Amino acid sequence: MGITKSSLFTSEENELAIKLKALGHPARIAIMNYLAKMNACICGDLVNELPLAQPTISQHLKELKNAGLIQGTIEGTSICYCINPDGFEKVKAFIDLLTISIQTKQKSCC
Amino acid sequence: MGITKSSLFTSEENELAIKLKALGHPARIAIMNYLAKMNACICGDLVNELPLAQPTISQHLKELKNAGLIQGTIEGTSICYCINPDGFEKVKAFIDLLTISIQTKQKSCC
DNA sequence: GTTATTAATCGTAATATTGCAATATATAAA
DNA sequence: TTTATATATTGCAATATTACGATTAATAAC
Repeated sequence: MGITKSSLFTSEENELAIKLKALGHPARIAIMNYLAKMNACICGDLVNELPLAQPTISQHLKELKNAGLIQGTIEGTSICYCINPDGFEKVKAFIDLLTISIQTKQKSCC
Repeated sequence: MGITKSSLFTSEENELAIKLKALGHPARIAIMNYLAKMNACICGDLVNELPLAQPTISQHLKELKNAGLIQGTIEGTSICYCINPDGFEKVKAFIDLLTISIQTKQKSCC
């Protein structure tokens, strides 16, 4: 199909999946890294930084925004984007949970 | 297209994207959570646990394994799966980098 | 108003993903 | 060797994603 049966999973699992899926593309990883480094940027900065066309980058920004991972504020004709700390919490919590689970084991089980 | 221009990004970004993309599906999040809780499991356990058919779960396990996030060991007729700590490190490092970047800012910039 | 500038949206082609029935494979038990 | 058990693979239909040219929208500068 190509359709994910969201209805069969918890909203917790679905929301987390949307965020992790949003992070699951090299361009969007590059955007997040750039934002982490520069603190904030506008779409045009990323057009200069990444080897993708402006509509493509705008689309990637939209996906990160929909996932709640970044936020944008209008500043004149441009829009200032930065990481949204709140949207990031659950991703961190999930990764930390898995990390703790790994650490509390003597060694890899199988 | 639907084709990600992997060649335009660093191998670091591409590898990380594969891992995060693998985590970006509710069924695979459920699998990882189950593995974190139970330490290890076989495909049949997940077939009982999740509302998906056996071939579908087998496919999700394959994707997690290809991403290096889990490993499987043959045990008789079944295969014992568990989280692969090594494959997890770079994901954690990326999330930690973003977290640190968030924390070192007074507040959200825009 | 006209003209730049910046970013979003639309439309579309190429490709990827998801899910499952059917089947294959591989080991264990009888 | 036959049968049962467990998982992987194949094939395919439905849907989603990616990328970009063309266009639109919205503000700023003149």
